[in-house]
Amino acid sequence: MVEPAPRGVPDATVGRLPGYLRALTELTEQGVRSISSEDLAAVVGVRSAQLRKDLSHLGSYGVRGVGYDVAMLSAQIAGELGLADRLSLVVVGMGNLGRALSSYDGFTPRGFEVVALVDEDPQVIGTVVGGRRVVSMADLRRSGLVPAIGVVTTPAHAAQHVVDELVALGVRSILNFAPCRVEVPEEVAVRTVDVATELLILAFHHHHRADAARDAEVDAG
Amino acid sequence: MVEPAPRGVPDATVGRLPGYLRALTELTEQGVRSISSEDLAAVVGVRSAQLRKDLSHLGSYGVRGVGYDVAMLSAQIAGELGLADRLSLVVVGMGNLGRALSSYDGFTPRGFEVVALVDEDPQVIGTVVGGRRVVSMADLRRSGLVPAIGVVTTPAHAAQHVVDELVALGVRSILNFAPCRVEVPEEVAVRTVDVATELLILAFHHHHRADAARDAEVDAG
DNA sequence: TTGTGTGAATCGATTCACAGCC
DNA sequence: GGCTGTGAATCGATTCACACAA
Repeated sequence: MVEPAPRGVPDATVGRLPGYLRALTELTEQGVRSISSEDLAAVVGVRSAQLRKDLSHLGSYGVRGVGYDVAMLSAQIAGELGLADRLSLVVVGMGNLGRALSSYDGFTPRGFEVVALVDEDPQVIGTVVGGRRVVSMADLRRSGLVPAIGVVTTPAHAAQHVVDELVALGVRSILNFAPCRVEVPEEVAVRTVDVATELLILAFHHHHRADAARDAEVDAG
Repeated sequence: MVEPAPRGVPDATVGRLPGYLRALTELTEQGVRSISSEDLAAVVGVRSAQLRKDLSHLGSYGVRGVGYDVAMLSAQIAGELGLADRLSLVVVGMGNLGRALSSYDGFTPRGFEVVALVDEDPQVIGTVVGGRRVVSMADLRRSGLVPAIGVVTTPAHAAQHVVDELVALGVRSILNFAPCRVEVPEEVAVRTVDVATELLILAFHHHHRADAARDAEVDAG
């Protein structure tokens, strides 16, 4: 019996695995068969020591003096991310963002599949978005379908309620686009993507560039 | 002369400031005038020691034995983020996501303003999205307008080129939604928001929940 | 000789715990 | 008495640097 990944891959490493996998996929398409940590790190934009340390957490095997086999490493990382089986998504909230995501055709080739669209507005339920009919949360519950991942694109005030309903349904992973924190039981994973937060962080840098420039002048004499 | 924020707020702290500001805004609306670090931390979902340490980097003043004045603290954080002046945005790429963002009406109340929409497709240029006419990058250049922040919602293969054009225009902050890394000069800030990456991180947790459950059983005897 | 895998060292961020102030 | 602000301790993540395998 093999011992693929010993235990406990650090969160920081997990956060970089998708980037590694994307780079490896591109390299495969370019016909690259083998690559060194130095070169792969350059493609991804990290340091080679970090890449090697990250891969060591997967118990991954490169070949000393040679590098990594691209196909082998891709398979290792894909396996670690659990991409053997396709993951089903439900998108809740058919506003601008929800409709945009529901119409996005990049999920299927990456191993994800939108299996349900939900909204609470009777005017919206029954309409078709991206070739799929929008249903109510009650309809979803009755269908018995339990998507792997719930994508929440409702306004902030509705997000917690929707998340509670998804968790009650059995959904254990949530991607939250609402600009608010949501509470979930310990066994549920949530990631929040908030455009407003990102813009405010950029605003900070914008605001402090002036300071940096002033410091640079002082440093220069 | 006052010494507001000494120098160098840690990145991790900057990343949490938007959350603090959002919580404080809600508290203001609820009529809360003053709050302790313990209570505010509970609202935001961090530890109180972390909140106090974060605020100490801003040179912020609470009152010992009392807590923080909500209005005062809001102003401090807003000032640190540079929200005194409104920040202008250009959205490049009028696909599903670009149109959704361009139609989003949540920017204005938060201090951001979409001032230009750009696409390269002649079929799209001249059309109206969210009440604003789409122009070409050349049109934007000729207008002399230099938005504070460039929001890139193009396909991955076009993102680097668009970013280069924005940087050449004088844009110094980029919010990149394309699923790829973009190279920029040192003085330009980039934040990448990638839905595919977020989904893969959730896939990891989904895949490893089984392991965790098995471990829990073992622990239980 | 080359480049991985990894202990050791470093760096940064979080948490603790309490002195100091209201 | 209660809560902030902050040094000290801890924890985790990054980087260094080199032994070792091919």
